[in-house]
Amino acid sequence: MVYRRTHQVVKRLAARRSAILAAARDAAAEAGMSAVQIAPVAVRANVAAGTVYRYFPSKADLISELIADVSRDELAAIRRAADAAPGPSSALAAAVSTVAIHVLSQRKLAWGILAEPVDVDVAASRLASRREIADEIAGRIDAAVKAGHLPAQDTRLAATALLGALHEALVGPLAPDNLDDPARMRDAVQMVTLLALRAVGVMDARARGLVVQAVLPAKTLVGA
Amino acid sequence: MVYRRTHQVVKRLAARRSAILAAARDAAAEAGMSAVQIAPVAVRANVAAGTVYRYFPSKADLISELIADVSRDELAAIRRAADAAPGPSSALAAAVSTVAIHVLSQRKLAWGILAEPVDVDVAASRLASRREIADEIAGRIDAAVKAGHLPAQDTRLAATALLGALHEALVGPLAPDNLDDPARMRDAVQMVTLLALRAVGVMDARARGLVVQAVLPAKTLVGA
DNA sequence: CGAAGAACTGAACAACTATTCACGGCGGAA
DNA sequence: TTCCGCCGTGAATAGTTGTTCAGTTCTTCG
Repeated sequence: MVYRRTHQVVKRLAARRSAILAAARDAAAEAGMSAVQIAPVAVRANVAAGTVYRYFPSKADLISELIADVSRDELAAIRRAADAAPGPSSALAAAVSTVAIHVLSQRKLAWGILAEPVDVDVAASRLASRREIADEIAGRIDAAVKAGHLPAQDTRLAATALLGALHEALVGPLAPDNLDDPARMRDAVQMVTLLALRAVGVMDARARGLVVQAVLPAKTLVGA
Repeated sequence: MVYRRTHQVVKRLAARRSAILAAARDAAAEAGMSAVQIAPVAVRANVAAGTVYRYFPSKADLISELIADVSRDELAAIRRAADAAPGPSSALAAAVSTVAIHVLSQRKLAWGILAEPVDVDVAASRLASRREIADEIAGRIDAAVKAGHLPAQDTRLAATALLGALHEALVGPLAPDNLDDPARMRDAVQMVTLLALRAVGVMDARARGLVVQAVLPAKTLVGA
């Protein structure tokens, strides 16, 4: 054989793949998932439409990978924030407000990843990512219950409900529209976190303390 | 002029219009909003595709009207349930569990109306309907706050969050999958309602009483 | 430098659906 | 009964996008 993949070529291929994914992510962040179309993404990535198919078997695969990527980042941030907390209740508070903050800093993207209509083929990927995050939250609720801070409950259901509340209140179509202002954003995060903590049974006085504790350190994650 | 719309004709036209809307509703209830396509809906309604356009200027208009219809029914049910309650807190509980029950009895339809991807042109209609329901819930929260049963809070945000929690926990992709069983369904409604009431600050002991009170009468609304 | 093969291109293709419209037929008035 | 015009039809049209592929360019190595 007269041709062999040189290290340099491998690197270029990987870079191109990343560029395509990044282009897809940018498109989604700017105009939602429906803007992630092969031709526009290809243009953004400085590539021909056909080239996209050398890296991803289909559009569904591209989007699935995009969702998985974003969710992986999200999950990592949640874990980092929660693990840094002093106890199970603050860990839960930290997890919740981390989600709130992330979702608010990238509203369009979050909407696309979470809720925007997509092809049936990506539903599975989206579902899996979502379940991972829900399970993480459920685990944190569970820990708080076991520690005696919360009443016994169906933690999976509770976690799902919490995420639904966060998403709807912060990025759904009914969300207030001036959440780009940092002050309002902080208020919204606090209110929603408080709501979420109360929902699972955190007592009010304790909740206030937890919310403040959780939001401040989590803020540093915005840029992550 | 040699032609004039007789009363009989007017009635037939109205019936046909309803038939088309009903066909659309059935399609949505069976297979989601994406199944609401002109040709299949026309077949269901025993009408030709072109005829649909004699009654609705475009598919977006058809879907908008469908959403408005369903939401109107929903809003009426919520009001009925809440107005029948003895006080503001039970009214809120009744409203919340009514939404939960309705949504559960027509999961596919609810998903389509609430969250499934739709054309941009219907987003406005969906948003308006949704806002009406959110405002109704917000009003009920407000009443409970004014009565001193709940702490002061941003009621719009709280209402939005509550609806998000309900929807996600009951009809979203992460919802448990055996909610067709009446017993499990009742359990789910109770748990979600409890979660929602706690979120806005109802104290636990009182919440349990409210939940039981609210769910029982609301059940009779399922068939409405 | 030249051959071999991989990567890339972008125009053409295909599938899906909303929408149109020329025509057939029915309903109402005289 | 007869004529006019609205109602209904459904095949054809049109727009949108994912996907393919024959041809071109680039990379590697003898």
